[in-house]
Amino acid sequence: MAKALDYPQMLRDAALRVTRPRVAVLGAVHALPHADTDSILGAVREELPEVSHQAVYDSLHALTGAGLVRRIQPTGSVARYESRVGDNHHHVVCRSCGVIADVDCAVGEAPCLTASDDHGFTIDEAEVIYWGLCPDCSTTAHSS
Amino acid sequence: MAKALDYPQMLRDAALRVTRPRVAVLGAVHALPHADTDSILGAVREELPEVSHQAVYDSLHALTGAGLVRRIQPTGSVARYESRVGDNHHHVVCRSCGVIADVDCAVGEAPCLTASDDHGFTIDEAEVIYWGLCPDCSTTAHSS
DNA sequence: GCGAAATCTTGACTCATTCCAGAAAGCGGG
DNA sequence: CCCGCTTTCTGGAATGAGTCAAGATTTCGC
Repeated sequence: MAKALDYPQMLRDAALRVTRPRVAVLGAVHALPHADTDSILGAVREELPEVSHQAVYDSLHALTGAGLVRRIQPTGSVARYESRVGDNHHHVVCRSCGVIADVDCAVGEAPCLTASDDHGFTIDEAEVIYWGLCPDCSTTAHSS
Repeated sequence: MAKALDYPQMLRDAALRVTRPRVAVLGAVHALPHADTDSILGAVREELPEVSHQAVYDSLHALTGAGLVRRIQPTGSVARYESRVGDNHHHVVCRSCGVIADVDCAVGEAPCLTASDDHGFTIDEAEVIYWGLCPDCSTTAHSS
């Protein structure tokens, strides 16, 4: 967290054009971990009131394709994006309120990357989602 | 596969009413592993041409709630259902064609259920999705 | 067979995401 | 610094999975 992130440079390094919307989207994803598209759109519009939702969707796709952000979408949820990429971490999702938290890989490296029987598939990534209740919801117990 | 599945009885055991649509839906999910809602709807209509999509959605929800079928939804895909439940297995999804295959849990029991740091969450299930290319797609290599 | 309660039919509706066409902006060359 | 080509953005309509609601049916216990 010590170094200030240079979003424009990150875009350049990824061979993407540096546009205002993209810089704002990249910043929003870094500022709002696990935010859904709508939240990102709102955050982006705080500095660029004129952006169209289409620009955000497009930027998100471009950034995802370039590996600058990661797209996650737990069952029953809309698409969410996060900025932690390439560090093999997973997520815990609360069944009740839907919050998402990061979890570093249980075994350290990339253990889950080894399936018992890969059926001939060429596996390049293992995605793990833990389901349960967050502290708040498990305390509140049965919220009506 | 030796024993004929008694769908009506399965419904009864789950404390669900036995209705024609539900039996058909349950049968369809067993017959078409990893099928999306639309495929299931089509399969169900082969024996019950009159069913509404609403009935299928409702049945699917009821069956999911009762634990008779499991709902899975890889990022970027529509909801899919499968009949293998309670045996802690995971999935491999082809990035190219989207096919899904079952994989038994790599470590045997429920290893992935242990996150390194659960952030206070009460975890009750770990869902693992392996991403890669299926045999066909990895052979075809770069399909335009 | 009867009646209460859950389930199904029909059809409208929401909402995330995508598609399109034209306008605007970014980038490399002069 | 300006030009032109190409990519990206704007604005708005379209798509499609999934949900909501009201009334007609069906299931199940008796």
